[in-house]
Amino acid sequence: MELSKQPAETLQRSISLLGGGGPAELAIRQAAWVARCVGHGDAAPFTPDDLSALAASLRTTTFERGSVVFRAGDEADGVWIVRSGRLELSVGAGSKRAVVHVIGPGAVDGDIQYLLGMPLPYTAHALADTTVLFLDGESFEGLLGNRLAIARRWLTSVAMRLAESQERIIGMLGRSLTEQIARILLEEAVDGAVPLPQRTLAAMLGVQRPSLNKTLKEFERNGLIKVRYGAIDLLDVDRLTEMSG
Amino acid sequence: MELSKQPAETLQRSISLLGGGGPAELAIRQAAWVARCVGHGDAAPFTPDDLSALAASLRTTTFERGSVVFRAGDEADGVWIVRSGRLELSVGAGSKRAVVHVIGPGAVDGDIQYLLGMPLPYTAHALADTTVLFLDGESFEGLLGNRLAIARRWLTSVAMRLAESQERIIGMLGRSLTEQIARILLEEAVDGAVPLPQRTLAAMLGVQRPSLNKTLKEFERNGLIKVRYGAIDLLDVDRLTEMSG
DNA sequence: GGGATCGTGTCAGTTCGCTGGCACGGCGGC
DNA sequence: GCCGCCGTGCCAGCGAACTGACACGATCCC
Repeated sequence: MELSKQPAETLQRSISLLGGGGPAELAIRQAAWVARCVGHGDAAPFTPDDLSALAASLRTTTFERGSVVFRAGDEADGVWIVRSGRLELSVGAGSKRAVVHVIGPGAVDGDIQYLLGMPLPYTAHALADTTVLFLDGESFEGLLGNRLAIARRWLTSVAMRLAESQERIIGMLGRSLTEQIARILLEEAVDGAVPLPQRTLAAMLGVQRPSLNKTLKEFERNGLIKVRYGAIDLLDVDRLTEMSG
Repeated sequence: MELSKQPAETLQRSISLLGGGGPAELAIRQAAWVARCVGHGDAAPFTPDDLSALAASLRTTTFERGSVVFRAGDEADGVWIVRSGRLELSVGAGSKRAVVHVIGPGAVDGDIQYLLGMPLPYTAHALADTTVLFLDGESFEGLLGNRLAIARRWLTSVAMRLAESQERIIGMLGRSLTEQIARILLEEAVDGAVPLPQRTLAAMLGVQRPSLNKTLKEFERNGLIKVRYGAIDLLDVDRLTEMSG
């Protein structure tokens, strides 16, 4: 299902149709985009030199909707950065399937497992046609080991993910299903709508779909949301926030 | 309840009763201990220079059992490292209390919130008399910004915590209470026993104590564990592992 | 336009955990 | 040695979520 795996130059050529500028400039633009995604720059701004080192190592890959980017148990051999589209990170299958996370543009993954030398704990499915930047392990290690700004910023990036993960644990412990559902709707909303089927939402909370559906219909009766095919519109964010505890 | 907050030299003097060697050497020994706790050294060994920079900034504080190290909502003004004892990180109170984590010697906390400039999301209670090393924010920032090895190792440390946190989420989603209990007993065991009251264990899983107690007694009837006052002995680790899914 | 696929809506029976309350027994302080 | 505190053990009634199944509607591919 993998459509292409090629040097960044190829992508840059296709981007150049939109943006203008030469390939080299566009490689830098790509790297600058990644730089904006990794941490924030208050503490450690990237130098142009950092950026070109990063640009030289990024490779672009495209995945069709439904295809697998990596599988649970695979060795992590580098870092993935979602450029466009969405990936579902999940464990198990059938009624035991649990969705750990749904990540979109700007999200970074695989670095943790690479750094720790552990296999990937979940499988990544593309929920839509998705473009992914890949930074191979050796280059990653080289950037971290030689460039302080990059190591410093990457630390912030991982810290943000840890804070988010802890917040999710706090949000799950001892909460009623209703509270958890209100919370996840707010978290997963993009432009006022949650573009996920109920089955996926249920798997993110570790509950069965009928339980989720029951609460969603109740929310809908109260005018909080509108349930559509494969998506949910949020109509009253304030009251949802209030309900999420 | 805070008993003392003083330069590291004071602690070193008390350590010297046990270990021998001058104060300066002992400050280094303290820092070396921290270095072993933060990440592991495969990728970035600490230089003696790194160690003395770290040693110069560590301050020792002691907390009595039951006292509060920091409260939810406090600004994180540095990094805590548990030297001995145990801290319970929890949110809420009464029947809504949720225990996010119980941390022991070698654990690092507060750095995430410091780096991200966010308030601490949980309160830390000392479960036993506890000694904590404190690294103030400015020194921490200075170490990260100037010393690549420290930034690199700290990245590994945070990565380990993120991997652990994700594993916990995976272990909670869609698992039966029995599986979750088997899992948490294995995770929290120290020397074949879990030194926590059932109330705390229940708060770590976000369930009520009677629900936990029922399953524990069932485990005990099957010879998996022995329930004691304020602690649980693990008798059959293999079968518990099997039950944890 | 027709069929396959996927997602939603719903149900009845069952299991499971919660509520809150009380009795008992270690453990520590006085 | 006594008392108070804290932790454990347990129960009955209730409510909530699970199981697994089925009907229907939307969407997509041919």
